[in-house]
Amino acid sequence: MPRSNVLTPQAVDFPQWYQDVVAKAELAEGGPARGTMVIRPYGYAIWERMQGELDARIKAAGARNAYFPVFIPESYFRREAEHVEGFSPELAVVTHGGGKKLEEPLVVRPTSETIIDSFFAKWVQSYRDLPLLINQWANVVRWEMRPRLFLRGTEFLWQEGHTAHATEEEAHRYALRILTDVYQDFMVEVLGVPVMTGRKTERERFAGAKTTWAAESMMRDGKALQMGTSHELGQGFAEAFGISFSDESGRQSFCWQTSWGASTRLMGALVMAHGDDLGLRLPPRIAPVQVVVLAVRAEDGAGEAATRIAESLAKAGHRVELDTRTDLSWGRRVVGWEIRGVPVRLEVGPRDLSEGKAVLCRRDCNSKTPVSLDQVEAEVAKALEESQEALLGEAREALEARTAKVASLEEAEEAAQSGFALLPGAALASERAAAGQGEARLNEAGVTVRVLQRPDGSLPGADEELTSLVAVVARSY
RNA sequence: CGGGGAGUAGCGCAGAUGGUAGCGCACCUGCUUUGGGAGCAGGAGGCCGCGGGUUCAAGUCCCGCCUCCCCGACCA
Repeated sequence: MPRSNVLTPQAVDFPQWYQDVVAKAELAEGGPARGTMVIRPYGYAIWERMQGELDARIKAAGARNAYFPVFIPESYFRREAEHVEGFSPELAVVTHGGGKKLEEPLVVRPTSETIIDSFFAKWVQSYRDLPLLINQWANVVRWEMRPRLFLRGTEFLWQEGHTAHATEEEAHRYALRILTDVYQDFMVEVLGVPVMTGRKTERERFAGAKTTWAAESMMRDGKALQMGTSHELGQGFAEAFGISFSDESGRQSFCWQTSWGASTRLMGALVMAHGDDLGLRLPPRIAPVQVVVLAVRAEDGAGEAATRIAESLAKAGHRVELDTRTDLSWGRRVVGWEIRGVPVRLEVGPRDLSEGKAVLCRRDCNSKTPVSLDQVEAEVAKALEESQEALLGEAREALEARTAKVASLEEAEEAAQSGFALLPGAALASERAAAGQGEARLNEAGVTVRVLQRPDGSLPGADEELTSLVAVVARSY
């Protein structure tokens, strides 16, 4: 029997491949209203693992979870000029409730700076109340005209952190701590997705922020995806909402703030950073099912052996699923697990059992190796560890191979057709003298500056001049 | 909002000049299979987007409406 293609190959049509995987792996499907999404159990299980890993890191960074309302009085939005200007095109506004027209329309939160800050103003009185570090897990609504499952939708799930600090320096350090210790660490260590961190340009900055920091990754088609952002808000919101405190000497000052978020878009990144023509490839640390044990058939002791193996692996601490659906065809079962990206598959059948073996299949490299039954536990543990590393390594190699150093806008445009371009800030700034002109030209070509970094790839200072930095240029999702 | 399409079974589609609504996948039942999306046989499933009109007769022709999708300016 030949392996049949259930998915559109990536090389044929990458966006179609993505849609196929999301559908066939039963991650999500579209809701009845445009831009809405139903996250199916398997997709949600992955999201729950992301939440758990991120939440632990957020708490390690000192923030605590809370919850604020989904409805925000419209007037709150108007208090910060740049914020309202940036968000008004994508707001959903409730004008009626209980059958009556509302006195004041309510905005369905697109982000929660305004509502949270109005409470920060009450909670913060003294320097002793600082820093105030809050996170919330919530859904947000931003009207979208061109939705794509997980990547861009009218409603999506995320976590948004909001903090208030006594000094600019402290807020700066915290924003970067979140970027590296929470986001980057999670993305690299758990998702196995290498990221390029850096500062956003003025043009790409969050509406109302002083500086926006971001982690960008490369998908398998060479396009960039913003995985998470961390903003230094300065004192703009604090002034608008009156978040002030008296310091040790009794002087009143406005707080310095940060906000940061990562969303269900990470699901899309996970799919597109690792997936191949056979479907998803999940790194073991994020996989809801790490090992699936398949009984080839129910008879000849295979069913019992599979059950026994599954139990021992579960006892060893792995997330295991036992598949004894011998009424289904073999190919269907295998392909189903493959599409779902389960890292390790153990095939238990009479043929191998008679030799005291089972077949261990790794999804990352699609290898098949017979292993002795008494070695199964050790071999599975080893395979999971290696698979995690291999996926990260493969993604790193792809990122490096498709990242080109360029010297001009033309070269950057060219290189961005297949990957990332590293363009000296000087080349970007010098273009037609006026600042931002070079970036505008890139944008016209469908290419954007993803982040600014130092030449060695490290994070630049908040005010470090463009001319001394390097722009990571790419097409993006 | 400008340009281009499409609404028929859960999904994907076909239905020349009007005449009993079909195909593939999926689903149900049975038998045979079972180490890479199995085979055979049988079966269930429809307000043909909505409203009007023409006609003996409309998925098909005419008018109106609605919705969705694709391509161009912002965003996690």
